[in-house]
Amino acid sequence: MNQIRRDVFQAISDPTRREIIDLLSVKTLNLNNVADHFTMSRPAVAKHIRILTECGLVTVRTQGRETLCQADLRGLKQVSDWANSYQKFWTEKLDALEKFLDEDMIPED
Amino acid sequence: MNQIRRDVFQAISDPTRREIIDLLSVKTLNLNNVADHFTMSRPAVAKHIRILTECGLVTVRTQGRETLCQADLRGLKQVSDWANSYQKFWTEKLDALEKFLDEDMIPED
DNA sequence: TGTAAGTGAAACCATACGGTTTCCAAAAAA
DNA sequence: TTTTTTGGAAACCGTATGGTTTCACTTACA
Repeated sequence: MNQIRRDVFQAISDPTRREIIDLLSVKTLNLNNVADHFTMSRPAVAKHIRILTECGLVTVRTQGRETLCQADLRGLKQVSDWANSYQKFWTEKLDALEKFLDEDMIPED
Repeated sequence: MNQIRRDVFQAISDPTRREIIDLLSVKTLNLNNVADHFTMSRPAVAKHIRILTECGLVTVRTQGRETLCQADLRGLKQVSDWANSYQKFWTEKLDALEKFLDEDMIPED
């Protein structure tokens, strides 16, 4: 599993990883805790978690013999911002108005 | 390029496809118009566009000898909604509370 | 009519991806 | 001390991915 492109968009493209994100968004878990939610092997889950850590969505810290996995989903803001920049495509009815107001309405956090 | 998983998340995971999305969000273009923006070959771009059409983000219609590619980014709402469901992770206000609650929820086993 | 433009499709390629099994090491519990 | 829990690491595998080149077919135009 050599990775070259390792960004948030690629990280969330896998459904298993999105599920892991969801699990960890609720509660910090160790590796086995996470793996228990899946039918796949523990090493497979470990690899997914590693990918998530490589783009910063998950942080890991060792506590005794356990590897605690904690979500840090601030990186998803990038995804939200990107998708929202095309919001006019699903906000119907306001199309013309949206276009007109677009310059002034971009929420610059 | 046989595709099995073909959903929006996977479609937007490739930077080239996000760039194509951006191009088409501004203006409908034919295949060569799109390919002119990239250094890769036209067939490569055509494959990316096909992936985008397979998840509904781009629609294609033939006009004479041209293949017009038009963005239909309503499917990105799914991405926006998903990312926004974790919005608390980058909303500063609740940060401290979140961390506090999380610390108490670490499984001890 | 001949030729250029625009594209689809096929064959091919290297490597990334998602998964497995196996083995080993350290920490905790018996 | 022995055994169990937890997980890292390596080797391996089939397939998906992202790209290429080549060829053929329409459509438009001179």
